[in-house]
Amino acid sequence: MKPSNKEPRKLQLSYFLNNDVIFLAKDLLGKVLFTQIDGKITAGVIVETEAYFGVQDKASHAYGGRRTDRTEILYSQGGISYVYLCYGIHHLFNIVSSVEGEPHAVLIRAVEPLIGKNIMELRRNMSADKAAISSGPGSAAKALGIDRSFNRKDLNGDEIWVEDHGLRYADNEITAVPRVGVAYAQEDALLPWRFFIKGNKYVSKPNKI
DNA sequence: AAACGGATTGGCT
DNA sequence: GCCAATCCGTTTC
Repeated sequence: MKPSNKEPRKLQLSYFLNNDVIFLAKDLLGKVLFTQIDGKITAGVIVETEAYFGVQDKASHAYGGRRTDRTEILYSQGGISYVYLCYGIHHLFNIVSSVEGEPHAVLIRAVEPLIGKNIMELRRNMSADKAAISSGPGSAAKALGIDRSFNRKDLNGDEIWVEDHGLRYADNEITAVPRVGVAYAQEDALLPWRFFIKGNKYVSKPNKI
């Protein structure tokens, strides 16, 4: 990753309205995800994502136009969060994208600790130098203090938001591979919609090339 | 009303 | 490498 002298810029609503969730999943690599909880700010560079392509994606919770109390939020206008509990233990954080009625989302699978590392270390009870602190969707969310109370949050508020710090990656610095844990999605399980930054130690283990 | 199972993790063998 | 942990939305009886 290359440093940049650009001023950090909070991503605005228009960014999240993009209807190309594959592009967004890739473009979010290098963006910085912030949370503020009781005045404590933590942030991490997004280094791994997965795209979930709405009604036509068998791996998506909204596949086939499925609407339940849980998935309803996916149909909202982009720019809000979708957090759900997985395996009864882990909170998985997604960025809802596209326009109202199109249930696209990007799962944040790993971040590299950037700000408030000491707070993340307390939340995870391990050193920020250990990759496991924020590697994998459940760990990344926990390091940032994201739980179910973060569901349906506006991503342009003061509790959770995303900034562009000018980090840019060339195509050859990004790997695209099939998504993790979606074998049930049949042919859609093979789509290369998981993106990560090559060589970054905070990228989660499964399928690492 | 009851049973099922998951976009995972970490501890133990 | 294997497998238990642990909740609740969703499906099924």
